[in-house]
Amino acid sequence: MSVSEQPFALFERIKKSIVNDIESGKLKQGDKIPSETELTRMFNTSRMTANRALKELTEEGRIVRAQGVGSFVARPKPEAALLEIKSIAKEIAEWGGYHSSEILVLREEKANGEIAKKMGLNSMDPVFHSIILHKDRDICVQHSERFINPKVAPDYLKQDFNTITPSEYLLEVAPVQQAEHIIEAMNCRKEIQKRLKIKPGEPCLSLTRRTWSFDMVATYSIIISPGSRYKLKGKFTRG
Amino acid sequence: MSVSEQPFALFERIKKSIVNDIESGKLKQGDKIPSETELTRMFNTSRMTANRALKELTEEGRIVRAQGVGSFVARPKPEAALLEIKSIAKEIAEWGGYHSSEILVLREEKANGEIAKKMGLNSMDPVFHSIILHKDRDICVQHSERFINPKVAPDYLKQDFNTITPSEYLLEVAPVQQAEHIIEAMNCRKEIQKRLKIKPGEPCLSLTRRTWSFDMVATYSIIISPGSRYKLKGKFTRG
DNA sequence: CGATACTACTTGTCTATACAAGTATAGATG
DNA sequence: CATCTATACTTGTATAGACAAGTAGTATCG
Repeated sequence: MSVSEQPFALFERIKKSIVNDIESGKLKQGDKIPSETELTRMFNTSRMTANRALKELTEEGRIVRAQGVGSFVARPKPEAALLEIKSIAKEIAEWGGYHSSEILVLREEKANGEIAKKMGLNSMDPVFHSIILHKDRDICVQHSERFINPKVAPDYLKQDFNTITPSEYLLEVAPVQQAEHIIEAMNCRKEIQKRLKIKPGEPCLSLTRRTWSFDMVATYSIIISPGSRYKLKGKFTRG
Repeated sequence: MSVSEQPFALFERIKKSIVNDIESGKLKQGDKIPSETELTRMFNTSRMTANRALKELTEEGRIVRAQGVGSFVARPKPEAALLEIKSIAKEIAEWGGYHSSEILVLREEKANGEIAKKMGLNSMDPVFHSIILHKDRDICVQHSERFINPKVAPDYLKQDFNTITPSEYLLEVAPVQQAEHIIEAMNCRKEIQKRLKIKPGEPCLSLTRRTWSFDMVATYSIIISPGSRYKLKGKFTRG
């Protein structure tokens, strides 16, 4: 018999068999896949098991199914070429493979009309503001600045950022519902140039993250030292 | 009876009921969820249906399950704060909300020792090389440069890039298995400065994408005009 | 010829049951 | 007291059957 004796569940073996046929070229894009009842006969199993195999392949984006018609090999959509950036802040914190130490530079509650307006607040309302410098072996590599809506995290300034990072704290008190990232190349402010020891004119990478939580906005902006590339690695979901 | 008469499948109603309990605070992080057999009684259904509801909630990251123990409300992991960048090339092509026109600047087959080595080729082997300029209303906003391993796409240079974009063509002939993105702020080469009409010293954003397909490498590098921010929008998967 | 009805086939959902495998706890045993 | 054991409970997988709903093609009727 060709049915191998692998130590896998049956539905896994059915999945693997179909994926093999796709990757070896036996089944091409748009080709019809054996129906559940056919698989039932081929693998001497029940329809529910064949159904599970095909359902999971659908979730993985390898096949598409149509009630009353059949199952077909999916075309590799551009959407399938999807990169997952897991926790950008974490990736940056682990820049260079080292856990960098942090220095709290500033922690204040202050009214700032322009920022407040961007957060949907009254221009006289105070906003929490923090700046943290990230060091990697005595060299400052990042400058992260946060503007927090006090309504999102009223106790933000009271936290001890030696025991909990701002990211972790904010994630705990305010579930992020939506986010927007802006990546930008820029010549940064003199104040930051000084802190990061950047020569004037050297291009910096800026990453701004705006998050929404219950209609409230927080912004998180990182300046990364020039020369330090920001590398994102990702596997594709269709792995 | 409290069981509502929504026009949904039963397993969907079970899922919704549990999600409601989590979001209303009735069930908190770490709390135990009714077991499959309990749900069987609560919803007057079979265990397979309850199992499907819990299985899908596990896939969605709302609960965690342990054989022999039970099912529990998952803690919102930082990993859940996951941004999906769909088809970076497409996002960039739609920069500013306009579909930009493309101009083919260069298309050649040439040996380039350094590049070839990075692709795992012999330094004398030829490499395909193409440069495309992206215009948006008469202003050049992007400069994209590709180095393609001829083994990946032997007919790459023969394509008519007016009818199919390089990205689309390559996706068709070579399924991408893994990718790496490097984002960098830089002062670009004079040759590119000229094409994009950038003043010397203006910081540019460079995005390099290396993809692997069957052990073979392709690189794709974009230079984006300064001032044009590269905005990524994404919804969180747990939304 | 054109419209309709029927049939065969597909996927989607659901039931009732079964056994395997992992865990926790109470109780018996040393 | 410590340790082993039986048991009850959990999830994971699998089976055999059922009906619903959607599709495509065929046969039939006007």
